[in-house]
Amino acid sequence: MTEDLNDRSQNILKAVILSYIRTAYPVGSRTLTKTFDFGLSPASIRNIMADLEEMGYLIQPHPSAGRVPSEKGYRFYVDGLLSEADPEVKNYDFGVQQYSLHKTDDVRGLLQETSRMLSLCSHCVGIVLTPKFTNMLFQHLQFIELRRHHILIVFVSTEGLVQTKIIETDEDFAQQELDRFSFFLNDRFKGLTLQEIRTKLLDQMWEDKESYNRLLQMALEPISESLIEAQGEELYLEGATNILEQPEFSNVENMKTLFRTFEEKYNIMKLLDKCFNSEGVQVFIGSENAFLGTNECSLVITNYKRGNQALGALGIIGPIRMEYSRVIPLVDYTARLLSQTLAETA
Amino acid sequence: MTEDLNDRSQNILKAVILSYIRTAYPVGSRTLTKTFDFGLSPASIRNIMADLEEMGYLIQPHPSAGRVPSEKGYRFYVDGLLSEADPEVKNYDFGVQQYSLHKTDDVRGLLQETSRMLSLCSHCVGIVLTPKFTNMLFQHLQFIELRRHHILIVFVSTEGLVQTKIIETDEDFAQQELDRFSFFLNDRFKGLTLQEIRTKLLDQMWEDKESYNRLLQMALEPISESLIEAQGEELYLEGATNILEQPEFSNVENMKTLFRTFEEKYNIMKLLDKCFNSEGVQVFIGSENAFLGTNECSLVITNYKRGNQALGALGIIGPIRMEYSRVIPLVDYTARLLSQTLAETA
DNA sequence: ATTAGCACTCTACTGAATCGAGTGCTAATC
DNA sequence: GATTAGCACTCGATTCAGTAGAGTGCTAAT
Repeated sequence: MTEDLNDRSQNILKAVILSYIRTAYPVGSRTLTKTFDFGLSPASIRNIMADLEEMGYLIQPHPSAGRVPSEKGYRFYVDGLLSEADPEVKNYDFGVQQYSLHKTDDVRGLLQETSRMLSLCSHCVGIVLTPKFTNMLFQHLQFIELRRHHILIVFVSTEGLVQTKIIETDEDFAQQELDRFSFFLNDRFKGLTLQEIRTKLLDQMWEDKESYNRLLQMALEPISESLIEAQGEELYLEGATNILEQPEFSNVENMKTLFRTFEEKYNIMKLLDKCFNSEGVQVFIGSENAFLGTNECSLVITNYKRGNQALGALGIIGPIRMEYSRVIPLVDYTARLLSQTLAETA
Repeated sequence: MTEDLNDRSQNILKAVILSYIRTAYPVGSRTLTKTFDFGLSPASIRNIMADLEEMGYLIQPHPSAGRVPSEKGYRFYVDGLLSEADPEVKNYDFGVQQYSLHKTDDVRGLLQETSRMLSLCSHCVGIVLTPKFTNMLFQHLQFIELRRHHILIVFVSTEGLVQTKIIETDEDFAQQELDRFSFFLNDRFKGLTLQEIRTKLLDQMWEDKESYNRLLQMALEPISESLIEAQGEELYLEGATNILEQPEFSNVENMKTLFRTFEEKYNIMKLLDKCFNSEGVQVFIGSENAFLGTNECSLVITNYKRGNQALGALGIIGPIRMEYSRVIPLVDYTARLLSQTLAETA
């Protein structure tokens, strides 16, 4: 950023990062000359590494140890990967072939399967967020009378995601009345987003003062609620134990805070929101994500879509020291695969 | 079992267990005389403890350490608690008052809340299994046509638990036809268990050869599936991180295997099945449950009911060294509370 | 039957010594 | 001027002996 690095420095920085990602041990000048061939002696490498440290790309855990990449260092490396992206990285065999996503009517199962696949291929934690309610297109809405004052509302999105909710009403409705109403809604609203439905319902309520008002009101309430509270959004998180294999979490205290984070899924969901308005894979390194930072974690996420409309998000959480060059294309690929599979299902 | 213990030995055994549960340190004869008053000297206690060890109730981790209860020791202690059960144990304030279960139409939310409550009150892992399909009474069954060849089946139990499933059919059905069929099913089957419904459906298929056969077939299939595969049963597991506070899991390796167990919920679900046919709270100590044994864990479980019919199971998983005297009544109380709350909801 | 006393055992902890990996600096070399 | 060889130095990790402390078992006295 501030200073530009010449090619040689860049190569050495990359080499340090690769070596550290592989071994998790601080990298010394001698080790570097052994595993890579720069045509330079350890002493020269030392000088360059000292420069890189001064510029903030590397860190020395203690005076007599090798060097470890700083977040700035990782950022430099990852930005390189993201911009060149496909050329050198595309051919990575990230093992996704062994697992595949099946067309299915069980969308939740599919999403869970996806997060499992992510976790298996990356050896990190796979996360998948269910489609945002605001962005789903509705295929079917149905009202079913269960018993006095209790009505079951069933929403089905075009993707085939089913959401149910029982609501309590002040008045009673005959099932016939509800059926007519269900029919009316499906007739008008098929293929709209919840947001659009809400607007239309409000319009309708002015137009049609009497007959349907109570029913419209009834439909409106849970819809508005969903829009505001993001109710019904779920996070599938698989492979949490994978991360225990990483040496940075042999420290029990680190592990505890991390697992607490996993248990509080809400924070992760908020974090995933960040990637709704941006294209492509996004990487958040260490403290770049406010609350995972303390946990020495990075986040690689992107969104999956219907056409151009982002539906939900997916990605992985792993140690900062993760194989970005493998994981980034994996996340990218998985998102495309899921988008495609969902389109088939619908 | 084999030898009977006199009162004095019993008291000392209990004292050792209580002390160990509190401190997690091996208990020595001197410590014992300090915290309890037996009117005996350390030397006498030593003799008795040596006897208890010989009988297998206590274990010495190494020759110069204090003693630790064996599984047999815990078993003796817990059996005592379970038989005397209410008298001495009933008044424990296990902190459940601070949390309460609310009548709600969101049954899954209620179950999750219950497991969270269990985990908070016990500082262990709270588990709740959704009602078994076989035992639920059905309140409503509805078939909704989503699109060609795709029908959404909605089941609602008397407890208000909603289950949906999309199935693919070979033929098309008019929604009207489906509605008539839904009505027919609700008329006949309200208040029956799935098992009963299945039998009735099979009967019906012989009686009424033509018109409904295809529809009956369609209804039968997912029901049979649910019965066989226990599909749709879910396990809510909360507070996994609580267990990390226990000193026995400062060993990283132990923790890993335990968390893997948690991630494989299926095994725990199978374990919970054990308590369906027995009354009251059941305690499985250490290796008594085949697969949690290696993890130094105990299981305290019971079932919740509708009337006399067991619906689902709940309980806690904790370290062998857990406060049984607090946890057993807690689990008992929570099960009653949940049963009651579910009855209100329905 | 109980207990005081004593010798003994074993773990956990402490501090010194050593090893090794790695650095920075300086002077020599290409 | 850039590169490198050589060297002194630093610091973490490991090892090892020594010590303190908790607890036991046994024996003899009460």
